[in-house]
Parts: sequence; C-alpha cells; structure tokens
Amino acid sequence: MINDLPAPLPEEFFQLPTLELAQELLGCLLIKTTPEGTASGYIVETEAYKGPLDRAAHSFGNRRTKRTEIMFGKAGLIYTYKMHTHTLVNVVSSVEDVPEAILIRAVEPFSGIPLMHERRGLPDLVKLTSGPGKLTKALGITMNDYGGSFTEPPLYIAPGNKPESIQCGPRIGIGNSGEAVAYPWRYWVTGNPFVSR
DNA sequence: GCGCTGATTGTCT
DNA sequence: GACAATCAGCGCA
Repeated sequence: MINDLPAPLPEEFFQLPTLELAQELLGCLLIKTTPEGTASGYIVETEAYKGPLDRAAHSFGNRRTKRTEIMFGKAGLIYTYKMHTHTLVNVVSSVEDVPEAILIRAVEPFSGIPLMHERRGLPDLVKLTSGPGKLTKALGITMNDYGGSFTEPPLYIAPGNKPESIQCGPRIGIGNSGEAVAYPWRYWVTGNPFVSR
C-alpha cells in the first residue's frame, strides 16, 4: 500500500489536441480514493471521441444536452456515462465549447488490488480491469464522479511510466456509425494483456 | 408521460 | 456467435 498519493497532473497537461492527449494518457496512473481505500492502475487503452465530426459520439453535430454538457467544458473534466449495467469513464479534452472526450477502455492494476478483487468478486487479475465497464467497477468509479476534475482527488490522473510502444486502430463496439467506424482513434499499449478484446 | 436506444459484459448454445 | 440485463437520456405527444 502506498501512503503518499502521487501528485495529479497539472491542468495544462490536458490542453493537448484530443488525439495527442489520447496517446499521452497511455501509461499514466488513474487513481480513485474512497473510504475503503485507494485503488489505481496504469491506463493501457484509450479511445478518442470528436463530437462535431464523429457519428459514434454522444455529442455528434455539437448536440448539447444535459448529458453531454460536460464535454463542452474545459479539458480534464470527468465525464461518466451509464451504459446498460455498467459505468464508463471519459476524460474531457479540447478547449471549451468543443465537445471532445477520451474514453478510458482499460487499465493495468497497480495499487489496491485486493480491493478490486473484492469489488469484482473475481480471482482472475486480468479480468479485473480489461474493459471500460470493468475498470470502473474495480476502481469504484460511479456517476457521482461526473463533473469532477482529473486534476484533484477523489478521482484523478498522475504521471506514470511511458509505454515502450503504442499502437492505434479502429474503435470497437460502436456499431455502424457510418464512416466513423473506420477512424483509427483507438490507442493501446503494444502487447499489454489488459487491453480489451 | 411513453417508448426507444445504447461508447458493455456475462452467460448460454 | 447470439442475447438479455437495466436505466438514464432523448424525442415526441
């Protein structure tokens, strides 16, 4: 267990263009503090959503609603979304009034692993966080985190290890969203076993 | 208010 | 490989 929590990344870090930030986030630590303890993991897979152009995004065509409101805010904000029985977590990127975000698809457990096992009820380490819905449950991320900032606890991102090599490719699970399906906006750490599918 | 949809996962065939 | 789970958000009446 770590007593000293790592310092969060500065707000400036998130000011990068969405596609660059999606790559920079790989290898960073995603940390969630709760009354039960702290759980964290290295981000190993991300996916970019560029609202104005992207038919797969909730904010396609600059659609501004209660749900997507947060994506029009500043970079570094937390956008959580409930999908079926699971919660997904995004990092808002780009500048204000431009609805772009990065979905965190997978992390590699780093600290608080016993807590994650307890939350997921699984003995298999790899299956704890190898998917967007799974990692939120393992880390204890909920809709309560919606609207917060990744620059401060209880949910934030800290510098980690830079991956040796990363790959990019088409996104997954967005069905037929026209041209958007083929955009290579999914990034992952080469060869990492925690990457989904 | 009412019905439809979905950025996923787990289970069954 | 196919399908149900489960609920908030959205569009429309």
